[in-house]
Amino acid sequence: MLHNRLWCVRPKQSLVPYADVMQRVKLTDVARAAGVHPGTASRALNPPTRDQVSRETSRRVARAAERLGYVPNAAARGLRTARSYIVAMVVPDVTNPLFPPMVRGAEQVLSKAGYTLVLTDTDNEAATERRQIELLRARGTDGFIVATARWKDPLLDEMADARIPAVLVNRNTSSARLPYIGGDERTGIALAVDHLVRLRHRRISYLAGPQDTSTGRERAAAFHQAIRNHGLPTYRGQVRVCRAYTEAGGAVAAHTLITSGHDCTAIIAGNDLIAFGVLSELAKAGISCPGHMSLIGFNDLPMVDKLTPPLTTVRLPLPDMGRLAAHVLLTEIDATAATERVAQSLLGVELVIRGTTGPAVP
Amino acid sequence: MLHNRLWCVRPKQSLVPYADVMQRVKLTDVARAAGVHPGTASRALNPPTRDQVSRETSRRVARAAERLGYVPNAAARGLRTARSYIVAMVVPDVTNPLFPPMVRGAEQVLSKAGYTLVLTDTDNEAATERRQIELLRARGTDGFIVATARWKDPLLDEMADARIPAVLVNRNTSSARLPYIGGDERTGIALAVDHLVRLRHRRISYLAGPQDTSTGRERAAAFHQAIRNHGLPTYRGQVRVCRAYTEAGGAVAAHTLITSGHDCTAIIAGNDLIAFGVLSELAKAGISCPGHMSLIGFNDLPMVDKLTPPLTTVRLPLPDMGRLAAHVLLTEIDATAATERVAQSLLGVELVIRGTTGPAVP
DNA sequence: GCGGGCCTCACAAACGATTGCAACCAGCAT
DNA sequence: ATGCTGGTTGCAATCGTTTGTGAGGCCCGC
Repeated sequence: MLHNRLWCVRPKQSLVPYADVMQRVKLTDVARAAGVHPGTASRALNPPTRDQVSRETSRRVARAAERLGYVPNAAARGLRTARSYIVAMVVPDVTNPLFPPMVRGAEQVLSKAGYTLVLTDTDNEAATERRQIELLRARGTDGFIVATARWKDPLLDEMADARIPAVLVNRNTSSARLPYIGGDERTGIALAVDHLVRLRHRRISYLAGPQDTSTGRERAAAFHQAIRNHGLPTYRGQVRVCRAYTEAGGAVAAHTLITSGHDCTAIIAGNDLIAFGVLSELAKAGISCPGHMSLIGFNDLPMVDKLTPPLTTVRLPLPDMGRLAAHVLLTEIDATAATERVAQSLLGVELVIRGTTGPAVP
Repeated sequence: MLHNRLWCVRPKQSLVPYADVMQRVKLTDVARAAGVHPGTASRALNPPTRDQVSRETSRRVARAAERLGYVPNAAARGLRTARSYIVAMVVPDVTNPLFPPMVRGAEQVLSKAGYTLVLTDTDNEAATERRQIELLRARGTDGFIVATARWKDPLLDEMADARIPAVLVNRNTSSARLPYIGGDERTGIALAVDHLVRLRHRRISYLAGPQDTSTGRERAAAFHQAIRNHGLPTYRGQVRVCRAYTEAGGAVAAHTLITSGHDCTAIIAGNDLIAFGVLSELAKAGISCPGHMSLIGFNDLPMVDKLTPPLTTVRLPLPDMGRLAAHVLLTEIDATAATERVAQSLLGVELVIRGTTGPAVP
């Protein structure tokens, strides 16, 4: 690690000794201040048991707690209740701008519910993912929001077997044994195709994401269906699968598409990163966009509106997805065996029409 | 550093069924299986106390623990030791692409050390920040990595007073009572000015970030110094302070700069978002970039290389900053009163020359 | 042969909250 | 007046781990 230490200074001495600060006010202190027994104070402070104490006592305890700045000790409570009030969110890569909005949404509702969100980055590796989840499980994590699902994912099946509270977000698995929150991808693709058809495009190609993710499969299937619905022509090489959801992956697929005597007038990309690859290859090949080729992405990453031309793309309600995933997880955590469960929720998407789509050239 | 195995998992099954988890094997079980007292088992399992028991016993206990799939209860341990092995990272907005790389870097070293990282988003509000930190502190969080520091920040002073382990990253405070990890911003600005000078620019304006952050102040000061060092002209309105580190903030500052009879040939922006605002205002005013105006940003956000023209900007070593912050925090957590401390570490930056800078027009 | 000093290990007291149980009190019906 | 009921509150056990203290065995030197 390169770092030039320009100057080193000792921090100033602080006056308050560590021990004094460490000594936090505990339930006993509150109880003493309110003139009641700790047990009573506990009941007064916890909503579910609050009605077991008189309104008067409850108010007195609450006031004492407030005045003393009482904060319950999470470890002690967790020890007694076997609950950690921690949930973990598992993402393949925090650096991918797709995930932060979901994280943010989830964190909002979780922290409001008294839970703490821990974030783990699996670096896109199944092994890391397994290790992290086992670690967090050992820590007593109450539940998981998983954004790393693969289409065939043994780890998630194990979690379902083990009855570990978990919800999937953005990516689903084939087994569908865990609740799933996602965008309505079929509609998203349909909107994209509709828009192109309205612009008089008829030969439309699709650059799919990897087929080991639900998004890759679902969007590709939706594309096929939309093409059929519109009675558009199908042709050899119309759909190509990219190696990864990356610019590079999109670039090689776009390259083969362009060089293989294509005669399509529009391309839909499996996501925005793939679309970036397409744009660079189009530029290399001297094909103007949207003049000679229209392009639609998926996800509406931040800043794709700042490209020239700005990217037309499908927007997912990412914060809502995160929020809903958190809600579902919370009900999952509190679930009794009798609880009815929602298996899947698809949230509405939106086509953001910008500069990469234009009328088909005849 | 974590000495215990928090993460022992059953050898055969990868994930323990929920029912089994509920009645998890505890230290008592291990002790009974090994024919020793729980206290002894505890000592045998924890490296720091391992040498208080005979090698033979230690081996027997370890084997029993392995066989039974013993996983220590984090809550119980935390209750007794007042350590949670959790550290929190506080960011103003996860959605801002500046932070995820730091988070990622920090998480790498923390998880390697047996710590769990929890992320909190303060939504850029001081009140939220305080609430979150107090909450997490109550949870027993061992330390904080704070990326939300303001130039005057009473909360951070209180934390320093309270001797709560914490390190600042990216933004510093005036009091400098906590260790700080950042980029070498002065050099960054100097590199930017050098580059413009080499392109024969002499009248260079600076659009500063808000002066209630260290980055806003530091970069502005560095700009003044660089201008002086090169003997460049100073003039009225050369430096303008933006309302916020946002595109909108940059736009209004750029607008007043442009309309106020400027005659500079280059602009340095306090960060990339401000630079975006400048670009849009330049376009509006019909001033070509880099033809008639050169522009340099700061931070090298992802995708600024995809703009047309791609943005010349200063790159901070964000993952390294996160990693180093985590390291420093860990030593801070384990610090005894006698430990010598590094107060500040500035990491090397880099000027990424792209398309928004060109030779000055005479 | 005995006392003193290891090396091991067992015992039990914490840590701070929750919760089943029992006691208490007031009010009311008998 | 007595007994019962229902609403409040106190008591004490409990969660699973760590750790200070002391007991017992062993070896060694005198």
